[in-house]
Amino acid sequence: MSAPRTRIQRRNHRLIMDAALNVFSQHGYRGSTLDQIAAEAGLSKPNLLYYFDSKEDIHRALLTELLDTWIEPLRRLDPAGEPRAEILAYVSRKLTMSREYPRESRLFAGEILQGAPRIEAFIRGELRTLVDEKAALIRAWARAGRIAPVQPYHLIFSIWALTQHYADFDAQMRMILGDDHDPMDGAEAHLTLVFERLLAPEPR
Amino acid sequence: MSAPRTRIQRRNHRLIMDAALNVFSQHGYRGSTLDQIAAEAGLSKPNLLYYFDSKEDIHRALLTELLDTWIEPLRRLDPAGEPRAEILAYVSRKLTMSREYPRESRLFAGEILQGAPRIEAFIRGELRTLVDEKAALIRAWARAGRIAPVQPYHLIFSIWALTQHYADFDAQMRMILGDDHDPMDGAEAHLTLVFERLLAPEPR
DNA sequence: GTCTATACTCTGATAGAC
DNA sequence: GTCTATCAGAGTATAGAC
Repeated sequence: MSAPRTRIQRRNHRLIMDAALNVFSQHGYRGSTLDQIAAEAGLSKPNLLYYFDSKEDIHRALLTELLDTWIEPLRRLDPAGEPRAEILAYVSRKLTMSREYPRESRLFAGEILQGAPRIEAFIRGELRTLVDEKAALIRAWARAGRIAPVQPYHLIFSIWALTQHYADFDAQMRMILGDDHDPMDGAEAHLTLVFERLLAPEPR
Repeated sequence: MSAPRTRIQRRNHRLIMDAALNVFSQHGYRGSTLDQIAAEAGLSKPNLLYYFDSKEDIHRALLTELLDTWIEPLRRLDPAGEPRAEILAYVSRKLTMSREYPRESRLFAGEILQGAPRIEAFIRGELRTLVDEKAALIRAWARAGRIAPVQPYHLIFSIWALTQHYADFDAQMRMILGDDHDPMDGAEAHLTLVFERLLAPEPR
């Protein structure tokens, strides 16, 4: 389906995308059903298929929208900035994404868990190119002594792991911390400490 | 089904569990089919259901086996040991689990992504009790000045995030690093650095 | 644009022969 | 213990009325 025109079409298109994000992010592609999505969207199943050609079409639309924004935080890592502040700002942006787009994070995580069959081209292409570029930048910063010597790829993976964990494993953290604690409380302070200490250039 | 007796029964039981681990860890509970598991095990679908009562029964057996061993590394964190060495050894054990049991890690991750409906009792019970106990230990170590002041729960979550990432996001890391690099190379050195610097008690 | 009805396929599970 | 055959229900998708 091409871009929706009328107000109703735009509204229903959004309703479906939002419902599909809820369902797909929780149950994965194969574990999700059109019935669930239709119920969640408050539409009939055939009506879903009026707006999208197929179940796969909905999923593809969701992923496409997601990937566009997913790598933006890393893209903004600025070679001209102060190294430690730049990396800490990147950590902060990623953590914000986990806080504001947890469903998207889980959708992405689910895809990777399955071996990333539907986003392999994106990862091997756009994402890999960007990571290579930023890893080189981090390596240059380390060589110049502006941050502590660190393995650039592992540093980037660590930032992903630590920030996305707050979205992807939210359920576990809530069950452990109890209902009156939000896992996000103190997360930024903690991660800032981790990376400040890791990257401080002077030897201890 | 109770414990298998004959050699063939034990062998087939194992074949099914192993095949089911492959399939469930990749596609989640609802996304997996008995046909896939049967094909993977080299058995017929009815034969699967001779050994297990149902699809859910297979999945439950898998999870039960998994959870027993999943928290063992944390359990071994020793109050009598040297704090930093103890925590680094825990990180190392968790990383070893990611290396040797990546499918189990992904099965667990998938369950949490789905909101942990089938392991909620385990998390709220056994796991939470253990984490509370070890968090108190870490807090005591920090208060005594034997490690740097750190938020105990966030520290534990960070260890989980960083180590499990090497199993759960393996597909992504491989695609980024290319076929001739193993994501695990340098992982232990990197994580050791991260936590040594984080926990070193003297101020920088 | 949206609905009801329905076609057709897949999936979990059972029956019964061997 | 293992197989073939098969059932009942769920799932994706389409046809066609309104």
